[in-house]
Amino acid sequence: MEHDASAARQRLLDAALRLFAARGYEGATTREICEAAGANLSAIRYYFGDKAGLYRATFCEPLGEPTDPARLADMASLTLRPALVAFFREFLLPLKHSEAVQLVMKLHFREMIEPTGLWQDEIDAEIRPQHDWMVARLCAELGLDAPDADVQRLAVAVISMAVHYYVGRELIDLLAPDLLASPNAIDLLAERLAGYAVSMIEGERLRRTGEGDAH
Amino acid sequence: MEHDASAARQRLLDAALRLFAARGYEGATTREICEAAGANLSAIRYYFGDKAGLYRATFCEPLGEPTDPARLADMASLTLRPALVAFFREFLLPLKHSEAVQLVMKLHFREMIEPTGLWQDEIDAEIRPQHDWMVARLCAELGLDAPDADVQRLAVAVISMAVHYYVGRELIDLLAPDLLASPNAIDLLAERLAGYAVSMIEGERLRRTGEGDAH
DNA sequence: GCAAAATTCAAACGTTCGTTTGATCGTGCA
DNA sequence: TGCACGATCAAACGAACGTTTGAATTTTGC
Repeated sequence: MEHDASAARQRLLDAALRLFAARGYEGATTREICEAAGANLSAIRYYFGDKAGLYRATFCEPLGEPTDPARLADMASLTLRPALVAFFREFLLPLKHSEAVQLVMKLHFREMIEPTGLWQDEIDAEIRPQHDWMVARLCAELGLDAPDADVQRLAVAVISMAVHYYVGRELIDLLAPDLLASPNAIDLLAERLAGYAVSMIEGERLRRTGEGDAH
Repeated sequence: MEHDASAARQRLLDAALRLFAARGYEGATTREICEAAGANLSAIRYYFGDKAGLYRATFCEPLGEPTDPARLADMASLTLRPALVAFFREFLLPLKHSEAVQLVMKLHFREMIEPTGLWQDEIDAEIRPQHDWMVARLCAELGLDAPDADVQRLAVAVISMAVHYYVGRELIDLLAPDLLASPNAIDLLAERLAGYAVSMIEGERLRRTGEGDAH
């Protein structure tokens, strides 16, 4: 039966995403998921083999593209501020999307604290390229041939400002609920983060030249 | 029997801290904890009532002082950069301490993603005071009577740089292992983060005056 | 040295979990 | 109509979990 693409399968994926994100892999029970999906217990075995298969599908399926590497390449041709605005827009984009994508992101950050094995793939496919891009860009901006510890610190600091809006989303909604209230607010946030990054980079450039003089 | 303060109780706390941090509250089993502690299953009931009681003790006990509020008050008398250096030093201090404190911090950040109820207390006792202090300091620095969204964004950005070294510690050890390698490295990190923050604040001041001119 | 309390122990209890089973229903095709 | 297959269903299985029990063992106070 493929004419309907099996509605139950999709309902299972939706319910599983919601519950895995809310309670974690261990915390979400198969009975709970099936009940939320209006499906029978055996449906998990039928469509996904077992709970782990359902989790894997939930984790991987809703993600269309793994942060198109071309996007990062495109940013290379921009000057610093527009490149950073584009970077942060790209990074924060899922926050504007449907609830489902936010839940997938939450699943991904869950992997940071409780790795199920998919975390390593995530690092290789998404995080390291982004980090490397940022490091390379900072080296170019600061006129360095190779990254040193200060560049690494700066890269981590710049990216961490954006990461925080995923990891600490609930906290931010509590402390400053306006910051992610609308797509416009998220665009503005990307602009501000880019501004912060520009300031940090400029400050680092000054620190380096000043230090060069001092020594 | 209080002369020994019961070695088994302490061994349980140590093992529980390690396992709760590694596998989460649900993931760590009482049998596993007792085996690691060299204690009998019933020891949990005997000393802590049940698993939740053990978790609560593990969560709260190793923390001596809840970020002494006096420390925050002290920073008020400092100029911007020294105040920020002091803030980040205070914030990153646990990273220099023993492994146990790091594990407690990991437990605390676990609460962010998987709240067990202690998370709300954590917000009230630790996080909100720090956030409010930072917002107030930024308002003073920017000459504002009341915080607006831009100040909130800036405060979140400044604090997030430091938070990231807890939440994403494993990732940082992978991408840039030097940054947390020694107590000296952590002191240097606090200085650099303070420098970043100063740059961001200065940039924000310029943006605000420029924006005021433009309108 | 002895009774009482503190602590430890092996064994089992009841529950919940993920999984499996075998039957049943509905639809498409000969 | 009858068969085959996709899909669903109620019911149960075995394992692992947190918890409880009641007795054994060790330590304390006198």
